Amino acid sequence: MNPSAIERVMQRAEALCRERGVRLTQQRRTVLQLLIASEKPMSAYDLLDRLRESVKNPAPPTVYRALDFLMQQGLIHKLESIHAYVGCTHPDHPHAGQFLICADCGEVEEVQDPRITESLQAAGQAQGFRTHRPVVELLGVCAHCRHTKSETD
Amino acid sequence: MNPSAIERVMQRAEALCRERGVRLTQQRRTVLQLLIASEKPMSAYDLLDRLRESVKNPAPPTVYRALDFLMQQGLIHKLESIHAYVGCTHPDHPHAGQFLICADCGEVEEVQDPRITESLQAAGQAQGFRTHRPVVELLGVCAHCRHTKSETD
DNA sequence: GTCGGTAATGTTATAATGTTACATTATACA
DNA sequence: TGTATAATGTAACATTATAACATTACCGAC
Repeated sequence: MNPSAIERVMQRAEALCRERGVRLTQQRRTVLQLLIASEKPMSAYDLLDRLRESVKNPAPPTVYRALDFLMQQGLIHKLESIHAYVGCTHPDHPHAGQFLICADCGEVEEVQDPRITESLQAAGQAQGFRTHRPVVELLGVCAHCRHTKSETD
Repeated sequence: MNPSAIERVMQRAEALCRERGVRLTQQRRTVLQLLIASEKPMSAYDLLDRLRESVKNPAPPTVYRALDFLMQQGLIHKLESIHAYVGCTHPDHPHAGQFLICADCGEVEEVQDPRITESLQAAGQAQGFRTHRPVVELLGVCAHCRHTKSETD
């Protein structure tokens, strides 16, 4: 993501936290910015390494606490299947993302397909199940990688 | 699952492996049976503990190898969001399950909703994405737990 | 402004999950 | 029986995540 786009997302996050009366502290801001700026998802320990640049001696709880906060605020998402985190680019309304995760290049596309959302909801309701958090992650190969490596279909 | 149902699933697994020319060895069988018999998903280390009953000194690779094999054969599924595994009760045709995971009682319901499958497929295709493994896990509260604890809606 | 409560962070240790690498044993089958 | 391959044994280690408790920062009441 280009610098101005990063800046825009960060300012949106600032505004959202202000509205909600929660504190986007320096550490939380740093973690968020690292995730927003990253082309690819980052693991907690990737983030921990990068935090060393700005924090004196960060320990795992530091980053996990920031991640928990950011997830609660809907500013990032966790990718369960690869133990990594991505920034959310449209955090205005709370939502559970649906993710296309490329095993080849590692990039992740977040989509929000109403048909998926509705079918999940219907399936849960049919069982009397109350969903708190849907996890939808498609592991595969993205269009770009399929073409560059001439994978047929 | 009751003993005769377990036995039926085990025999189906035996038959499938025979047809495919792969070996359902004693360890693999034991791991599969533990998962089939369990009401709830089990972690790799849960299984490791239970393996001590029948194997002399099992180490992590023992159980992870068995799990890998069983997943390849479609006899079990991994639940990414809770780091646990469940037996598949209808392994005849290969399929990626969709799971309703109760955070309260820990039980898991596997469903196979064509609408979900189709909508995921469509979403992937729209992006030119080739899905190898869809992960669909709904974390929430099952009907039974909602009622016993009188959670409204 | 300071007191006192809550939120946030620091720090150390450890738990839980998963893998690598290489040695050994079992199985299939020519 | 000999040989190739599959499966297992074994030790060490890598990665991901949490617990527990001490300390510091913030914020509103007074």
